[in-house]
Amino acid sequence: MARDTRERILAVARDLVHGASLAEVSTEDVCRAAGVHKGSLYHFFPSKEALGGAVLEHNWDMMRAVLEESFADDVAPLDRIDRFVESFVRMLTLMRERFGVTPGCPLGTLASEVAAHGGEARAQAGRVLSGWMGYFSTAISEAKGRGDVPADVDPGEAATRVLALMQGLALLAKAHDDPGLVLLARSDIRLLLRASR
Amino acid sequence: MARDTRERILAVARDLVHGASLAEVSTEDVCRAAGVHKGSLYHFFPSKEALGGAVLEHNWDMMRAVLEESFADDVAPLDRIDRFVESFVRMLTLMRERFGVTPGCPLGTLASEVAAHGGEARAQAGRVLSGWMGYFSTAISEAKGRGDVPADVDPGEAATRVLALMQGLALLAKAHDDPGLVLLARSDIRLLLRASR
DNA sequence: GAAAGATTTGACTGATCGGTCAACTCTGGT
DNA sequence: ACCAGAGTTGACCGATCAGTCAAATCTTTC
Repeated sequence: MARDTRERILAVARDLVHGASLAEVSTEDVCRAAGVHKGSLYHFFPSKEALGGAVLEHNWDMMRAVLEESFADDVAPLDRIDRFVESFVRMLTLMRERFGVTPGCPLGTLASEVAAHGGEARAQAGRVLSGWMGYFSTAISEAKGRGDVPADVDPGEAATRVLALMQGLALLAKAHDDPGLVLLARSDIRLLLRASR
Repeated sequence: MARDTRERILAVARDLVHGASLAEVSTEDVCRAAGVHKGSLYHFFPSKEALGGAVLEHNWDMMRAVLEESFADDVAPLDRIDRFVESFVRMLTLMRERFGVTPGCPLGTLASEVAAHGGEARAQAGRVLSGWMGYFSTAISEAKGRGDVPADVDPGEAATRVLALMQGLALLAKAHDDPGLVLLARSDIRLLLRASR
């Protein structure tokens, strides 16, 4: 019960927000689950919205760790994307076991919720989604360089398509409570990129 | 101020839910905007969740009208899908003008929210999404019959992919406040189906 | 060990939440 | 003219909401 209170609040908030929206989780829920009083929460976070932003940032850190690992250049660029999809599905499956329901995409769902509030929150959501897309974009660029993807493919636009596909599959996975649906992304992405391998 | 109170409540609720989640809209918001008292709302709807369900059903009716129109068989099957995408984008654009923000997909977003509550709501969400997918599925089947789509394409699975893509693009459109993003779906769908035309 | 700051407590506020209720008005049918 | 039931009112409930605050308690530093 020492200096890690902030982290504990954050971790608990993240757990509660999955499977529900931020709006459905109250600060009191968070405090109760974290074994902490309201004052402590507001000592570390100026508002509930700020807490939501911190959760998004935290999820982004986790996702970035997965991205860094998946996009290591020991395999061909497009295989890195496959590897990421698989890690992503593993993540969703783990969450499903922990929370009993399939969550939506930990970034996309939250981002689209806070984005609706406008202002700094929208900017943050944009930053996160762009950051994510960056990984796809560079991999696609590199694949182009190797001739795995046709030269007329625009990496930025293609990355948008890939990200959209994954978001949509994650949404359907949530609605059907079946994380495995997202695995469809692997073959779809090759088709989307008109990839030769 | 006569028999149409129920419809007015429904219409107002639908307007308020766009650009926000159902959880973010209170029954009092709805009543205030509809010029109606709480008792009236609860005269027509047994609970807030039921109101959410009715909004979803209402949106599904609207979407089905668009689907029926777009999927009329006066053009080739895959062209019907294009036509639907365009109508869908027009719908999003209109909403953006009305509400000042780009809404998410009126079906997908709501469906995934109510689905998290489990029970009848989840079943309803499933019904709606399956119903939607049915239109894609039949069109793809027909395209297969004409040889526009390879024989090894499974229409049901392909419809899932197409729907996922649209949902994802709609989510990104909301985050970026740009409905036009969804138009990317037209070319993507051809690629996804390995279509010859 | 004392001063200084970071952290934690727990009671509190005013607003708002979803939902209820008994009483009232309006309406169509006979 | 009367009735029955649909629709409406507006006050109300207990719970919960996000957020506040002064006082108490730890930690750190010197």
